[in-house]
Amino acid sequence: MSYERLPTGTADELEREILEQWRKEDLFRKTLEAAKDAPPFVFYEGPPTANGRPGIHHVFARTIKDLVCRYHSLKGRSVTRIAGWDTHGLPVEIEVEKALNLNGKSDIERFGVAEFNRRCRESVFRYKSDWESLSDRIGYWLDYDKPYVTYTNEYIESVWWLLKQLWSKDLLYEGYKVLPYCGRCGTSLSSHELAMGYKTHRSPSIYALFRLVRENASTGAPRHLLVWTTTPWTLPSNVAVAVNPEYRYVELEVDGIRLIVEKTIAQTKSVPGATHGEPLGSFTVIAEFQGSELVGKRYEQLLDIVDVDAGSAFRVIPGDFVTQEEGTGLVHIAPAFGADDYEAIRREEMAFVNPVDPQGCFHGTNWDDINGATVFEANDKIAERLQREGKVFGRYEPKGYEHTYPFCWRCDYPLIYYARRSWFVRTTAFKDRMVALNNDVHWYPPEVGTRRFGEWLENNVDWALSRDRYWGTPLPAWTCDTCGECEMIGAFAELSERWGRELPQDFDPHKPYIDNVTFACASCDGTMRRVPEVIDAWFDSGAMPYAQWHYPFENQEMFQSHFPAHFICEGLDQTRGWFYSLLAIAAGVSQETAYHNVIVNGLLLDAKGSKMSKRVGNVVDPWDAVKQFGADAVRIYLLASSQVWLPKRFDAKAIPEVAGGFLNRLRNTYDFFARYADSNGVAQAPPIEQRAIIDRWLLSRVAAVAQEVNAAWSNFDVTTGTRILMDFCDNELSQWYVRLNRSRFWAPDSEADPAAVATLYDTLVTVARLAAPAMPFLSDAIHRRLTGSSVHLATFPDELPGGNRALDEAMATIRRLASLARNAREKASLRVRQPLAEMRVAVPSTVTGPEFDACLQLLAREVNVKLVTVVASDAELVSLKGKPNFRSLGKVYGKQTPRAAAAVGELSAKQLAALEGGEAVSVKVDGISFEYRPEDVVVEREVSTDWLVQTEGSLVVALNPEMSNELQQEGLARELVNRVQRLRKDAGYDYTTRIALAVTGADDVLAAARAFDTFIAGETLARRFEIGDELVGPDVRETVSLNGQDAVVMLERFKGEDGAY
RNA sequence: GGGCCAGUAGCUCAGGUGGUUAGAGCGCACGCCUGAUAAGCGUGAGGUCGGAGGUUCAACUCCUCCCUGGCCCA
Repeated sequence: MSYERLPTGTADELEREILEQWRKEDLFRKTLEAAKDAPPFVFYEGPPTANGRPGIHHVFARTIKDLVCRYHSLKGRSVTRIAGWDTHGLPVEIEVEKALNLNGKSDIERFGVAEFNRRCRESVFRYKSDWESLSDRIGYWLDYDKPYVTYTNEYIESVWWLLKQLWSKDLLYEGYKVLPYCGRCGTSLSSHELAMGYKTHRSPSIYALFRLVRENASTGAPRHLLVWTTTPWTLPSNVAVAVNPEYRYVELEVDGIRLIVEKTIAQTKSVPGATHGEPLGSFTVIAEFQGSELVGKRYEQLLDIVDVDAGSAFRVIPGDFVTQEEGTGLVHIAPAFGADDYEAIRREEMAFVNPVDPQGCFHGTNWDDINGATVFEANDKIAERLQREGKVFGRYEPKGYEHTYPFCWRCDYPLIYYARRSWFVRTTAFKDRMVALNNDVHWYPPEVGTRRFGEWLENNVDWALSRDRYWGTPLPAWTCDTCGECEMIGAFAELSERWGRELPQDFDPHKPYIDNVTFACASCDGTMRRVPEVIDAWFDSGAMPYAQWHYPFENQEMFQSHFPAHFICEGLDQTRGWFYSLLAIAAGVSQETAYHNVIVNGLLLDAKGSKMSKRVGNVVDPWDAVKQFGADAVRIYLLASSQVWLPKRFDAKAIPEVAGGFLNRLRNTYDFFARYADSNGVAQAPPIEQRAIIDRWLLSRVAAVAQEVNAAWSNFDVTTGTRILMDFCDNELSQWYVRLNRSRFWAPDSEADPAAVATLYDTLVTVARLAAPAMPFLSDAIHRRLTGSSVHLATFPDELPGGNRALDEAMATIRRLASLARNAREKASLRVRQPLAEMRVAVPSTVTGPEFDACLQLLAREVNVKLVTVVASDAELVSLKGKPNFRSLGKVYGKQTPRAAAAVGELSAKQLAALEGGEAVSVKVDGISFEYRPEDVVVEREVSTDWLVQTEGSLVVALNPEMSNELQQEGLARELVNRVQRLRKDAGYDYTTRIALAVTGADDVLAAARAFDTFIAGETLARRFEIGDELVGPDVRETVSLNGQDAVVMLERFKGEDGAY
C-alpha cells in the first residue's frame, strides 16, 4: 500500500483542513479523556483581559504554554488546561468611560454605578470570540467549555473566602497609602496611568531653615537645619527631618546664620541669594558631625498653622533614602505627601497630619488666607510668609527647578502624592516565607527568580489591596457606623445569615447592590455598612488556583489535585503582577507556593526594536502572519529564533527565514518518501543490525536527538529542544541521509530497498512525534499519512534503541572529510563527476575503529574516489607540528607562558611523537629548560605533498590529482549520462520510460561511451545504445559539450518486443 | 532617578570555568546538481564581540565607568 502525498496548497490551507479534522474527531477532548486517570501535570492559564484584541505577543506566550502542555500530555500526563478571563479592573473601566464619553469618577457617579458596571460587564467579552478563534487557529489547546471568569458570583465568593482567611490571620488591615493623586479628578492613579503623564516642568525651589531647640543651657547664635524642597506647600505638614546616619554633616556660619548641611554637598552647592555664588563649604566651619549624631535632635515647628502634637514630631530621624545627589542631605518629612515620608513616620511612630482635602485644597488650618487655596496656589503664599519670618535661606524661586513631573493623563492637572485610607494585605508578615518558597521555584531564566523577583521580594512592602473604583470584586468588609467594629464576610451564606434574609435569586455581589446590604452590629446598636472599596484585580487573578474551582464551596478534590501548578508561563511584565499575586495569596493563606516552574517570556518588539503600541501603530496583527505562513511557521519562529526570555524583535520577513526552510525540507522529505516507498518495504525490512551502516547511523542519531529533545523540554528549555530537532531534520535527515540514499528508493528495474524504506519510515514517525508539541499541524499531517492515526494520541519518543556514539562520531568525521574533499576539488576545479584514483585522510586515533571503517565506502562514493586510505601519523603525507596549549601551560608557567609557548616550536619530530605517545619531554632555549607534559602540546599534522590538500584541525584530506586514461573516460561517461538525463527530462519522459539512445561526435567521447556502455545504458534506462550511429527521426537530437568536446545525443522511446515500456 | 536584561557578521542568533585562528542559519557572491525539481547541494566574502579604562603572561569572557535599546519600579 502506498502513502498519501501531502497536498500542494499553502500552509494555511493545509492547517485549516487539519483543524477541521480535529474538530470532527473532537480530538482535544479525546486526548483529555485518554489521560483521564494519568498522573496530573498541572498548568495554570493566566487570565487575559478580553476587552482588547489578542496580539502577536499573546501568540508567543501561548505557543510556549502549548508546547510544554502538549509535551507532558504526550509523555502520558493528564494536563488540565482551563481557560480563564480577567474581567475586573481599571482598564475595563477606562474603556467604558471612553465609550460613554465620561471623564472621571464624578461623571461615573452622575451616570450611575449600576448602569456603568453593567456596561463594564458587557464590554469585557467584546473580543472573546477573537481570542477563541485565534487560539484555535494557532493550535493552542485550551478548555474553553468551563472557563473561570473573575466576575462570576462563584469566583467572587472564593475570593471573599480567601480574604476572610487573611483577615482571621490578622493579615488584612486598613491604613494609609501615599499614591499619585489628581486633586481635580479626585482620584488616585495607578502606576500605569502615572507613567502616561510625565512632562518637563519648572517647580519652585526653596531652602528652609529649621531652628534647632537649644540644648541644656547652651547659648550663642541659633542653629538651623538647612532643608531644600520643591513643594513649599508640604512645609506646613512637616513632622520630621531625615538625615542619612552614614553621612558626615558640617555646621557652617554664613553671613551670621548658622546652618547644618551634608559635608559632600556643601563642597559644591551654592544657594542663590545667600552664598554669593560660592559653595557653602567655603564658609566658616564651626563643627562636624556624623549623621547618626544628629538623629534625635529637636527643632521648632516651621509654620504654626496646623495642630501637631509636638511630643511626637519635630525631631531628626534616620533615613536610607537620603542621598548626596540632590538638596542638602537633610530631607523634610511630610507623611501625608510622600511614600518614604509615610513609611518613616510609621516606623518612628510619629504624628500624621494632613491639612489638604481630597480636592487638593488646604482645609481647616488656623491661617485663613490659605484655607480653600489649592496646594499650587499655596506655594507662593507659604514661601512669602516664611521669608517674612526669616525662615528662608537665600532666595525663593517660584520656577527654580526643572525636572520631569507627573500630570494627570485625563485632565493634565499636576499630580501630588497624597495619603489615602487604604486596605492592605500584611505581606511583610510572611515575607520570609515567600522568599523561602520562591527559592524552591524553578525560574526560566533563573535570574528572574533570584534578581528581578527575588530581590524585589526581599524589599516587600504590604500589598495595597483596595481601589476607590467601581468595577471590581467588592471588599467584603462591613464596619459599624457607631463603634467602628469591622467584620469580614467569607461566604454568601454567611452574608445571608448576618443580613437575616435570603439572598435574592439574581443576587449580584457587585457595587452598587452590595452596598445596600446592611445589618446590625454585634457589639452595639449601630449599623454595619460595607466599606466603599473594591479590590485590586491582581488579587482576583492570583486567586485563580482556588476560585477556578469555586473552592472551598465545591470541587474540593479537584482543587487538591490541582494545587500547586507544575508550570505557568507569562511575560516578563507579570513579575510583580500575576507571579506575585499567586505567590502572595498561596503563601498567606496556606504557606504554600502556587507554582513550581515558571517560564518568563520576553517582550515582543517590532522589527526596529521599539515596543509595540497602538499609538505608534506598529502592532502586529497575528492573523496576517498566520495566514501568510501558517501557524506552524509562526510557532517555530517564535520558539527557535532566540531564547524565549530575551526581548524578541518580531519581523514577519524573518518567519520564512527561520522556519520556512526547515518546514519545507521536512515536507519534501516526507513527500520523497511517499512518492517511492510503500508499506511492503516497511513490512519486509531486515532487523536493524542487518541494515546498512548509514541506516544504523540515522537510527542512532534519531535516538540521540530524542534524548536531547527530552532533556531540553523536560527542563523547560523550549528553544534548545526545538533547535535540536530542526538541526537534525535539516542537516542529517534531509541533507545527508535522503540525499545519499535516493538510489535505494528508486533504481531502474528494482524495488525500493526495504531497509532504507523502514529506516526512513521509522525516522519520520519519530520526527513527527518529537515535533508535535512545537508544530502540531504538519507533524499530524505526516503522522496520519504514515500510521493512520493522529500524532496527538501517540506517545512521545524517549528511550529509542540503536544508539551508537562511536558511529555518530565516525559519521560526523566522515561528513567533515567529505566537505574538505569537495573544498579541495573546488580549488583545483575538478568537478565531483570526475572520478579520482585515491584520497588519503588523516584523522585522530580517537575516531578510528570499525564504525569509521564501515563509513569509508560512503565517503569514497560521496567524493567520487576509487580508494580512501587512512594514513597513520607517521606517513609521508604529514609531518608533525606542535601547538602550545596555553590553558595548561599558563597554569604552570604564569608570566613565562609566552616563552614556554614559543619554545614548543623547537621540539623535534621525535619529541612530538613521544608527546603523542603520552611521554613528557623537555627542551632548552636560551639556557632555560621547559618541560612539557602531553597535555601541554597539541600535536598537529602539517602536510607536504603535491596532492590536493585541505586540513581542518587534526583532519587532513589529500586527493591524488593524477588521472589515468580510464578515469578520464569514466569522467566523460558520467558527463554523458548527465546530458542524457537532462534531455530525457526535456523530452517529457516519465522516470520509468525506457529509451533508445545514440551518440556520435568526438572520438574521445565515443571511446569513453564504448568503455562504459553498460554503465551509461543502465543509468539512462537505455535498452538500445548506438555508439557512432544515428537514430532515424529521434524525439530529441542535441549537440552537447563534454569537457570541451562536442557530441550529438539522440534519444527516443524504446519500442522493443516488450513495448509495454 | 533606581533595579534588571540585552548589545557578537548586512539580518536573526549560538558560544564562553579567561587561552592561540570567535561559530551557525538567513541574505549576498560564485559554483554545482537537474528524476526530492516552484526542490537539493557546495564554496567564499563578511567581525576592532556597543565604547573607554582597569586586572592578567593572556580579556569577547572578569572589574569599573559610559553609550544605546527594552522591561519593571519611582
